[in-house]
Parts: sequence; C-alpha cells; structure tokens
Amino acid sequence: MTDSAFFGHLPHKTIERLSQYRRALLLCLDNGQSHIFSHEIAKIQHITSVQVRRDLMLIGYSGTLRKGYNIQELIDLIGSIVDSEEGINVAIVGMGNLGRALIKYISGKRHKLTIVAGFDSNPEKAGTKMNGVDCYSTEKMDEIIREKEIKIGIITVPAVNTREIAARLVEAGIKGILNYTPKPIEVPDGIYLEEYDMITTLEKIAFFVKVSEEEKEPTPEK
Amino acid sequence: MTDSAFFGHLPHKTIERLSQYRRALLLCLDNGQSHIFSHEIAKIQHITSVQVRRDLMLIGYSGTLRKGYNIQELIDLIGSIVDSEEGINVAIVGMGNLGRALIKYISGKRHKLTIVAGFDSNPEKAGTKMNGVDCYSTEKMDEIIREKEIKIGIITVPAVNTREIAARLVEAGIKGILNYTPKPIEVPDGIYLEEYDMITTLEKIAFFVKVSEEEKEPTPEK
DNA sequence: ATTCTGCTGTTAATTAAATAACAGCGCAAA
DNA sequence: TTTGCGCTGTTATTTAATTAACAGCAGAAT
Repeated sequence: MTDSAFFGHLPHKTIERLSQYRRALLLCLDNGQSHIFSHEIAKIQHITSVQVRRDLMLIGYSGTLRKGYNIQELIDLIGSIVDSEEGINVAIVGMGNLGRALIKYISGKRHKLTIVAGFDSNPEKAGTKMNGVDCYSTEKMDEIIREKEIKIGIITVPAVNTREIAARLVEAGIKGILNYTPKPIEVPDGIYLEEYDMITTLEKIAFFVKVSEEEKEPTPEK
Repeated sequence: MTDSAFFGHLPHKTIERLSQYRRALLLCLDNGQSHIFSHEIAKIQHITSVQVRRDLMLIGYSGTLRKGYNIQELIDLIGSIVDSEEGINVAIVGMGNLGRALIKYISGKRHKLTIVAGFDSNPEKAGTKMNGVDCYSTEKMDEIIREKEIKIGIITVPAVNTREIAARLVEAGIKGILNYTPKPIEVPDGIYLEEYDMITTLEKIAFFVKVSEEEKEPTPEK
C-alpha cells in the first residue's frame, strides 16, 4: 500500500499537468498505442520533454529505455495519485448556460468525480434533470449537500449572489469551491478555493496581442 | 504620450492581476469610494498588500501617503496599459452553452473588447442573434474574420473539431486564441494561445481536497 | 515639539517553477 | 566487438514570482 499522502507535496503545476497527461494518454490508448515517449507527451502539451520526465520522476514512475512509458500503467498511477479512492461528489450552483455547459462537459468523463446535483434559484428548474443530473431549488442546497455528501461546489450564479452562495456552501460543509463568477470570495482555512474569471483571461490575451502588434511597428527612433 | 510598448515586459501574472484590480476598483467606484489602500485591494484578491504595491510600482503609479490610491486614476492607468486603444474584435466559435455563456458574460463589460461574431456549424443558428451578437455558419468564418478584422477567437466547439477550427482561425489571420476545449492545439509563432480546461481545474481541486482530508486522519504510526 | 502610527515605495531574500546539462544504458549498425 | 544513437532519470542552473525587510514620510496623539 502506497502512502498516498506523500504526494501531498507535489507542486501545484505538476498536479495540473498530471491531469492533462492522463487525458492525453487516454486518447492514445484509444488509438491502440501501448507505449509513449516523453517527447511525445511533451509535444501534445506544448512543453518540453524534460518537464514531462521531471514530473514523472516526482511521482516515482519509471519508463523503459528506448521504449518509453507504458500508457496503461501511467494512467493507473496518475489515477492513484490524483483521484480519491471513494470518489468525490460535486454540485453545480447556477443552472444557466455555464452550469449546463459544465454538466455536459464533465459528466461521465471521470468516474471518480460525479456531479450529483445542480441548484438554481428558478423554481421551475427544480425537479427537472439536466443531462442526467437532478436539479433542486437553491433553498434545498444545505440539505442536499449533507445528504449526498457533496464535497465540491462549482459556482456559476450571477455575480451579485456569489458571496451568499459561497457562504452557504461553506456552511453546509463543502471542502472545495470553484468560483466561475467575476466576484472574488473569501473562505475559511481548510477549504480549497479556486477562482477563474473569463474576462481576465481574455484581457490578458488582448494585451499580448496588442503588445506583439506594437512590437512589429517601426520603432519610433532610439 | 507614454511609450506603452514599454509595458510589454510586465510579468504575465502582473497583467492578470491588473485586470482583476480594475474590476475590483470599478465596483468600489460604484460604491462611491474615491481612494483605496493597497491592503484593501489585497484583501479582495486574496493576496498580500506587498504584491499589490509591487504591481503598481511596475506600472509606475504612485498613491498618496495615508490616503491610498486614487481609484479613478488607477482604473484609467490600467486601461491605458492593458486595453488596446482602437479596441479589439473577438469571435466565438461554437454557440453551445459555453459559447452563449461567454457572450452573456463578456458582452458590454469592456468597451475595448467586443464580441462581433459567433460561429456555429448548425445552419439553423446562422442569421440569428444571441444577446446582440450576430451568428454565422462556420463556413463563413474566414470571410467574416477578415471583414470584421477579428483578432481573437474563442473556441468552444466539441473537442473533435478543435484542431480544424484552430487551423482555420490561424489561416484567417487571427492573432490570439482562447481554447476552452480539452484538446490541446498547436499554433505558429506570433499567435498567442491560452488553453483552459475545466476538468483539469476540477481534478486539481479534488486532489487538494483529498490530500487535506488524508492529512487530518490519524497518521498511521511513525 | 516630539513621539507614534500606518501607509507607501523599493530593494533584498526566498521560494517555486522551468530549463539546461549530463551520466547511463541498451539496442542497432557496422 | 565497438561505435553511435536515442532515450531515460537526476542533478545543477537559471529564471520567474512571491515574500520579507526596511527607509521615509505625513498626519494624529501626547
């Protein structure tokens, strides 16, 4: 039995990449490939092969010289590190376009991550199913989260409600929050929070596009 | 006239934070606030006040001692750095839930970033409007992109089509791509690419939730 | 006055992440 | 054989990002 807690000190970026490697590897497996070289993985992820080998070193996996890494083994190992053995239940709060997109996108892709509930303040949506996920009124959030032992909440509600929803998720005992709202929230220690804002990303791209255009223009004298 | 190209060497993370600061500042302005301290901004963004002051130092902005930073001035300065003076046109490829969510979310929020077209392979969507944005058939992508001088493309199509769409965006002369598909793409030099995958983010959260739970359990002997 | 306090702006130190460098090995070619 | 080559695994170096440390100042408290 491996002491999986050992992996708690992996760099955050490595965790992200492991998840990405796995997805790429699953595709390769579907193509009938059985082994893969570090530089092949690297190519797919736009990184260097050193980075890949270094990450694999950190999780203690060894490939075969001149043959590369056994894809199935690597997938399993990554799973044993990033997945929770018993699986983790997830809820989405806000059944708007983004919430629905997430359900379609995530459901069924990872058998250790299950979206078990969607919440929406619109009472008409309560009682319906969206891509196999039961929807409930936001009022029942607390109850359902405890009942279904939901550990992670994804917030996709309008910005004005973000704070309130976050507070209620915390109150209900959630352990991780993914906030897709432009409104930053605060959570107590011990709750893992990740925030992602699409406008920030877009503005960043716009900035670098702008800069690269400016650099191309004839530099105005010394 | 400031030599805005100077700011081309700002750290990527600083650019992201500037965008976030601005959003927070706009809210403060709405609340009637006129000045703000570095530690107040920091609180909102869950970072330290040193980080904030350092970022502002990098863009050459000075606050007033014991009074903080002039919110309006700072918003304007950040705008002059991250925004493109003439504005930048954006297209969304894939009018599914995610594409629609993005339109609702972004449209009108930044007057220097305009979503001017949506594309979808479903011919029924062509000719319609979504939240004020014209939709076109994917076939017309090349034509419309040139015609409207679209610089940035956001890909929200099903994974299988990602590569083809990306290639066509590049071909049409796009300068920046935001890929929300789980399929990594490759682009030539000079095109700024940003990829974001929701499952990776969710798996990362799941990992840290798992790790923190394990750490809480009674450590199995020495 | 003068001491204290709380904030800014900047430099220095630390930490995290990515990259480079290279030793080792086993197949493949000659 | 032996030489070369291509790949792994690891350590060393570099670069990027964050955090710590502190000098300086202006107003408030005494």
